[in-house]
Amino acid sequence: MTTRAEATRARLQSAALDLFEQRGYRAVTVEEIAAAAGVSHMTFFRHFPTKERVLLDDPFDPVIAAAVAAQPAGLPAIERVARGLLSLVPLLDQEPTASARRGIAIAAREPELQAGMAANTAATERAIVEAASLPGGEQGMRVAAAACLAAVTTVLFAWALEGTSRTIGALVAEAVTTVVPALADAPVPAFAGATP
Amino acid sequence: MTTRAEATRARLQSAALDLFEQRGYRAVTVEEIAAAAGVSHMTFFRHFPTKERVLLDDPFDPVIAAAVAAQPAGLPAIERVARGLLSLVPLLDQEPTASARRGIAIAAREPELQAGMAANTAATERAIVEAASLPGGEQGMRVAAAACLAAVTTVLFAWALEGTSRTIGALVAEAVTTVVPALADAPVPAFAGATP
DNA sequence: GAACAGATGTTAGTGACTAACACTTGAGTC
DNA sequence: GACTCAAGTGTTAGTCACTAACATCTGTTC
Repeated sequence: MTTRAEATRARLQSAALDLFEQRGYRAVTVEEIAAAAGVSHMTFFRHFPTKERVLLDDPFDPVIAAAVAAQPAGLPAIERVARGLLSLVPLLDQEPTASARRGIAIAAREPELQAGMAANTAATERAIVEAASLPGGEQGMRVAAAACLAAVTTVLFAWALEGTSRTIGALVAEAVTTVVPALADAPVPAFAGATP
Repeated sequence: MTTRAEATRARLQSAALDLFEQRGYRAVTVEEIAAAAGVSHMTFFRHFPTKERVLLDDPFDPVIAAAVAAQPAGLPAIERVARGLLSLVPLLDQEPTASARRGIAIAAREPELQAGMAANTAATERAIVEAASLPGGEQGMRVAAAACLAAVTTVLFAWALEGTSRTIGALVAEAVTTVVPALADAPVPAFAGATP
């Protein structure tokens, strides 16, 4: 069931993506996005708290957190996070990635939006720590999550910007094994959790 | 020699820090900072491009980049960055840290400022890649730099927020060895490069 | 068709940031 | 001391992201 609000939200997102690609993020005003979607600027801000959130909408947190939590608790934090991310690789390659790539490519070109992606990362980091950390081991898990997510973000930018034909999954795997080289040889079982 | 511009800039920074601590970053306007420093808001923007940059001023990039570049080029990227950061630990504990801690503590409490710190991190990342990467190995070095810097940023936040009595250096060492556990046992020679 | 709630519009702000232009201050020159 | 020149600063008038308060519309339910 698609409610009216969901339809408006989708129109806003689509219009924003088009306009950003045509003229750049900075040059497009919220007014223009709203007008292109046939609504007022107030309606824009009821659906997205800031201009940048129309582009950086990341519903993946719970999946990632669950994948990390599913790894053996006895491992060092960094390896646990790395293996959790690796287990998501097959799932990543199934997802529709065209619009995600458009959004990330725009973000990768604008420094202020890269800061916005960092906010996403911080949220994902919190989700991982809450889902997976052992009592007393929070700091280590937080550090490990931050490190791995930063690595993944880096390759996502490269993926969106360069004309790489490789899949997201392959690049994420490369990022993770850059951080934990030992995982390059040891295959990790795919994560069987629910899709978002 | 202290020029007039430098004095104004220092007054603005000092006034901003005081006001932010008293009433929170959001609640303080640029007008108020400028007034407290005895100048107009335009003068503020001539010294700092944005409100957040008055707080997040990070001159450490070249030192970090040099420390990483000084590590053996044959190592895996992640280990090279990690060892570079570890070599800076003694230097970190020498630096005056009081005002740095004040600034980071304010940033750690405000999500929008954490995004700003991410911008700093991105700049440091570029500096590392440019100084240290081998031809063809850029992507791996970029990923490694992002991962290690994110780990360090995480402990810096913890350091500034909690009443930890431990030194910055000790916490940075802990962050790095969380990312590369193998380095916990192998001591790394101190970096002898110039201070900023 | 009346009532009600969710969705949207209008209006009037605040505050970060920019551009253009005028003014002041200080160091060196004659 | 008046003169010059540039760096530093002020004034003014904007644009745009974002907020608050209140009015209106639209679809659903009874």
